[in-house]
Amino acid sequence: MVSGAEERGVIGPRLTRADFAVGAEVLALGLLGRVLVRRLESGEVLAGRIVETEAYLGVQDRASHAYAGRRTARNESMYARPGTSYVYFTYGVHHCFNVVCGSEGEPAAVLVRALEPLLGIDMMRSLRGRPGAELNELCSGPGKLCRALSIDRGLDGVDLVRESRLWIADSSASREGAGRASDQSFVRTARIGIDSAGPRWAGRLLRFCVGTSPHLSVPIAARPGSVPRLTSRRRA
DNA sequence: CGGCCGATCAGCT
DNA sequence: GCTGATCGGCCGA
Repeated sequence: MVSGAEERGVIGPRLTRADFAVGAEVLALGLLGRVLVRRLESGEVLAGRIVETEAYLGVQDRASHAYAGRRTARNESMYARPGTSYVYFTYGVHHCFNVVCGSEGEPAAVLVRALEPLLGIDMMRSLRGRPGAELNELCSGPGKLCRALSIDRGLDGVDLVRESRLWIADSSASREGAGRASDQSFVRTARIGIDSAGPRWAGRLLRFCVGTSPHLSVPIAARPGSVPRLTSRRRA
């Protein structure tokens, strides 16, 4: 269990509707440094600082579940108000958490891909089923962070502006100037795992990371293509 | 109704 | 780095 004082030291004011009513690229950058907060049924609070996101732009984005206006029971939340959660199940095992943004009816969203664990770390390890997990590996991926925070389809479609079980807050530490995205070096890369969307969309730099974070799903330096290809350099 | 496959992860080579 | 796990969603017959 986490004390109220401990929570106040980490979790600032909750984001409002207006914070989410922006384009996916703006929100993907804007979420870096904020805190994803989960309150379990027991009352225990889990929280992590968002260090990696991806923007999914809308019906024109081949990599989006809403490409070409696809709208089914699975992705219905993408068409809801900005600030709605979109949680989907994939690979038969994993859940992924997104924040719907833009304007209602336009299915833009931001995938949260990695967190720096802040509160409830032992509970996160327990929920992951890895009591000895290193801090850096605890929430370093979209499926991992959902498992660590006990996020599943039961939290699909909830309103993050009002919901008591799940929301996004400013970092209170950040107000002291220690964690805002604008104070961080951030990095844009291609999105992860969407090669089948074709080179036009797979190549766009729609993944946003706090460049200095050790909690990323894929280290910046290890991204294929993020480093110039030595073999194809001309003009030596 | 059958078959393919994914906005992933962990464990092994 | 490669690959199996595991199953709901989606599309074509």
